[in-house]
Amino acid sequence: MPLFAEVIVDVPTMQTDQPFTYIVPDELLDVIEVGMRVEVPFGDGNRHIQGFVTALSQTSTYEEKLKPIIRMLDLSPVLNQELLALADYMKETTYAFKITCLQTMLPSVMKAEYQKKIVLKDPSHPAKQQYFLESNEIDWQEAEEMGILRQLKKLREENIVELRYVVKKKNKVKKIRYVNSLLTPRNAAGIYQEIDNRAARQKQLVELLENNAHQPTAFFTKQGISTAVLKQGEKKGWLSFEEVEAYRDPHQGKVFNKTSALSLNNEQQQAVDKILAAEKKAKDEVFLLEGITGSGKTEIYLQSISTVLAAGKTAIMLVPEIALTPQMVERFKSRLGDAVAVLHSGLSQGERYDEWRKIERGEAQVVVGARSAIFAPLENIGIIIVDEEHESSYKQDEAPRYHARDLAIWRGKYHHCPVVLGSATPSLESRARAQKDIYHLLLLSKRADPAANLPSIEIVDLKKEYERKNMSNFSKELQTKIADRLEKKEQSVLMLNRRGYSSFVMCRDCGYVLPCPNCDISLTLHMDTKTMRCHYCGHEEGIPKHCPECGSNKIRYYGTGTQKVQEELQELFPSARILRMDVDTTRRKGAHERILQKFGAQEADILLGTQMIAKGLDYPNITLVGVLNADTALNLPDFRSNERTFQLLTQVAGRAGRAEKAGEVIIQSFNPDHHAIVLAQKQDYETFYKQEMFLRHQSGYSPYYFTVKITCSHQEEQVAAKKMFQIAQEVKTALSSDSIILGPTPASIARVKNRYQYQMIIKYKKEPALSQMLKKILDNSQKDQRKSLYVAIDNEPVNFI
DNA sequence: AGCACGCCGACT
DNA sequence: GTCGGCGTGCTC
Repeated sequence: MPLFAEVIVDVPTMQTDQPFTYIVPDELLDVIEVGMRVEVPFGDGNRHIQGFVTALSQTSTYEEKLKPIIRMLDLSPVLNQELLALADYMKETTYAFKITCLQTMLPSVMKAEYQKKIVLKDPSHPAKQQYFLESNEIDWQEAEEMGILRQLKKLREENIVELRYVVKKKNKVKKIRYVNSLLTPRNAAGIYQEIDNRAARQKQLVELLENNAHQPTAFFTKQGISTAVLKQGEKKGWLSFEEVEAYRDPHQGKVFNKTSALSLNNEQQQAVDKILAAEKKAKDEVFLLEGITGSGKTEIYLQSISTVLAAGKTAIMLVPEIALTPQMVERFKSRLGDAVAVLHSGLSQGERYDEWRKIERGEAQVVVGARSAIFAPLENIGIIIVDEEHESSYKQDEAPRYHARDLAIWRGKYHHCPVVLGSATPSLESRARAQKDIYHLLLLSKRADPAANLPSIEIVDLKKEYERKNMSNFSKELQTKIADRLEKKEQSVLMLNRRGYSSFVMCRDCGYVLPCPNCDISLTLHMDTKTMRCHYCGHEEGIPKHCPECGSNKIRYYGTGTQKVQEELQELFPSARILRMDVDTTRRKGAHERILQKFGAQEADILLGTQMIAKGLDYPNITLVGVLNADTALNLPDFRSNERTFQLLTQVAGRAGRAEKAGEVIIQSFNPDHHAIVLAQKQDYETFYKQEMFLRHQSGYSPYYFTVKITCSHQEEQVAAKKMFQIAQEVKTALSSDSIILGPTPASIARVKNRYQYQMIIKYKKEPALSQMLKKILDNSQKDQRKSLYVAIDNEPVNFI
């Protein structure tokens, strides 16, 4: 009986975004499984591509056209039924191609690479001498470089050569050779006698084999036994070789001191009890754990996970990428031991694949990682935690535009397990759901360490500072406090808020600002590489010495970079030891870790950095936190500006006074009366929530309205705009009167990578037909892709700018 | 995506 | 006449 396989092919286009049916060849009949990757022929010629088997069936509607699968690319499924179903959900909610969803769930090394080759059909043909030499095939790229493509194309028309496409597998498993001893103490003695007296190494080998049953070959070579001697041993039947998979463990050799659970206060205990009660009853409840900084959320996570593990289940813990610090990893590894696998962007592709394999084989029960860790192939999940749930990095800003928090809730439902969303400053969306009892609210109002007090926070009005002719980045108050900390040998953390801010080069005579030639944005100065760089397309050029516009040499660096601030700070406090942490100083692998370690070891007095210092810093000697510019982000044209500012300030203020020493925070701002700043000063999330909700209600934004962003882009502004208006027209007529359309407008950066961007936003409360309509819009834009006119849909965008 | 097919204008 | 440009349709 023939068997058919439904395959999603690796061709990310609208037309091919559907399963294709293939015949399962006889040799694969009893081994092929749903969720495996396969190599299949597709289209004319010898084109082979990768695909995912999504279903197997005994019947097919049109047998005459079917081709067989060429080979399996996996020995066991790489995606289980749950993850395949999750891919369906992702496709529905993000409007991405199915193949893109599937590939996103796996480590990048499992994505196929294709090799194009030219093969000589008849080796006796004179073309062999001319182009092929030894072998009967050459790489397409090689042929291109040699400039013989034209000739080969002719030969192809004469049917002398053909094209072949092959799928390259990248997911190589790293293996280590082991030596297994086949000797028993009894026969070892006999063998020892038989060895030729001249063969000292062989005698040594037998001795070693007696006491070492299973060792890597390196163990023997280190002691002077060459691989030749080992081969002899194998021949004589003393030992056998074994290839064992080696994980590239980035934490290898590190010793984690086992720690035990801390005692919980009342609030913490209640939270743990409620979460575990849901787990025990296998209820897919979502908890919003709202706790001020330092209230011990992590301890709640750890204890909940421990209990879940003890019950034989597994756990996922998501953290924002920047919070995935070595300190955080250490805390989890030292408590939960080898059960923890860590997935973060610092891993190489190979390391990431190894961690994934470890999880897949059931060798890790806890997965800690950033956004994509939500796809961890765990079975029997007992709890999913999303820490800092308000962080916008949980939303992927390229296709598939998924939000890890939504997928966490989906997986929680699937496994009938609790999902915990934790934050000191929850997103308004989540907090509003807790208000409506969709989520269960758990409040932590006290710091976990009873000796620690909330820091006192002071706002400094920079306008007044300017009136006093203090044009520096440091107000008098802040300067005094820093001096005081230096005196007392305590540490200070200073944050320069870089959001909505950049350092650029401007001519002081004519005001000319160096623009990017490809994007409508000014170039940013990078002192580390001494270049001007575009953040959007990566364009790079030298720092100009003269203004290209007027020729003046008064073209200078403007804006405030951390480097400039560091210089100013050093001038103010010549003896202070300052560490700087920003994109420039943390570019290299492990740099982030080194800076924090230095600061933790009291090797510096002041840590100066960008937003990245706001998270995870937990040192007892920090008693002063200064925010140099609190409000640069407030002016951004994004309805979440207030929320982001409030979150950042609350977060960074929490870095001070984590232990018994009292902490102080200075916030410098031009808008000292803005509610985001005043309420951050009071550390009053609940009031901020209420006020901000009122504003959202007034202006008709999330969580009162759902939003969808549609973007059109093309090299010519006219084309992008025309298409956008055409779509807007179509949408307008179909929407109900309660829905609101913003735009179309040029995107705030109207041109990126030489492509003009137009966008529109749909705000709606109830629009059952919208999803269908959006799919139709995408469908209709199929032919536009040919003209490289792209239409993109972002469901619930997190960035409006 | 990558290929074939077909239509049209610009050339040996 | 035919070579090669691009718009269109199709891939199990």
